[in-house]
Amino acid sequence: MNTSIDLFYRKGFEATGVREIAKKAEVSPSMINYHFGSKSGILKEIMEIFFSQMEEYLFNAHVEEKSFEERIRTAIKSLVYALRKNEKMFKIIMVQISEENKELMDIRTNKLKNIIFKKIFLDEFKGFDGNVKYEILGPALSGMIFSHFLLKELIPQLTGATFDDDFYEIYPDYIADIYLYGALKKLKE
Amino acid sequence: MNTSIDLFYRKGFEATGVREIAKKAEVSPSMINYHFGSKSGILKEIMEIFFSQMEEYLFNAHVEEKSFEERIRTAIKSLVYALRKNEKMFKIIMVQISEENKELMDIRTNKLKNIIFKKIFLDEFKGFDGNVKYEILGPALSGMIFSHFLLKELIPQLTGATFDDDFYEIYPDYIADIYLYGALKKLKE
DNA sequence: ATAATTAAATCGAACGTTCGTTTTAAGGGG
DNA sequence: CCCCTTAAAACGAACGTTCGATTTAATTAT
Repeated sequence: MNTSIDLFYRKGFEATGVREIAKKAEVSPSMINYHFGSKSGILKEIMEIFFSQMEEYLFNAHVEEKSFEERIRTAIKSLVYALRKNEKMFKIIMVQISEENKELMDIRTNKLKNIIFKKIFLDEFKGFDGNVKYEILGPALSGMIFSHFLLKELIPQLTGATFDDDFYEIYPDYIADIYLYGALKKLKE
Repeated sequence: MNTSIDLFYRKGFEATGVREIAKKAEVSPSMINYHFGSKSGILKEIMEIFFSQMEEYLFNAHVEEKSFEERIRTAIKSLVYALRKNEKMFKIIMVQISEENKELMDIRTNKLKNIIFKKIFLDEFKGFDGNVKYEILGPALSGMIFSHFLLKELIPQLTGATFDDDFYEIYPDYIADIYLYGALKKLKE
């Protein structure tokens, strides 16, 4: 599994061969089909592990009884934390599942909806009026965070930033500040 | 080219075969190597077309002599417009280039830096003080927009949104509002 | 103007390789 | 005895690429 995740993350799912995984994991190629059924069986397993991990992480963030701002801040913090713990699997799942594979596509859509979007974004926005465009407000927030992990290899080369522990110490609150009060306020500080 | 872009977008670069492209484009497979040199030659060509298109679109947005807010709004508007015109190529380039292919990786990094980030994001933030975290502020904005196009197939299934002309009429300014003044202001409107 | 020559474009077949998967036979370990 | 694992071989299918031959278009020579 770990070898697969590494290779799928670096090279992509289709570009990674079963023999390559087996060799790097120091097992026989037959073992992969024995345990996972097929190559995409690995992908399916990765999805199950990822989403169960996400569910676990996000469930611990109790969001019921706080103000909107606190709920958003908590949601961002726990989402960043959870994604960081599973960033390779996240990118694989978001980017490496072909539209041809209906089964995995459906699983992904449902899990994303029920675990991440429902728990994190829909619940947060409850209690506001109807003319607010949640279909922009939600993805705008998740987009900031998602793209950070999807393009993680790229950003340092473009901006010179380094993503160490210190960075992630301030990152969630910084994102929350931007999202809640805007970049202008940040720039004038 | 168009067939390749369609297939790479839908199925991914590695999952798409040369024969498949040739068949759909109604040419012989050898023509692909004759004209593009190799399969990744198509990818290289896609990159060149995409970035020259982007350069053209973004160059028309004169950003020098306006206020910061106006510059950001113009930048968002032209970026959304340009990406929408080339959304398939954009996703292919951001997601389908393997880390193993150093040549294409380097081209992409340089072009992204010089065309998109330099022109759109670095120039906008000039004139502010040093303790502002541009490495978060920049990617936060581009992330909102990038992820919209990277996850375009996914969002409607999660939120029920439809991305038609009406949507893109309001989208850039809505994103600009969120980015500049925050979601709280939007929610209280 | 016509014939001859060259260059570019296209084709279908075939190349050798690698793919995911299955099968086989042979060992350990609880 | 039944999992788990191994190594090795084999499967058909698909892969990217190359080949010689053919057609088409443009250029030159007579």
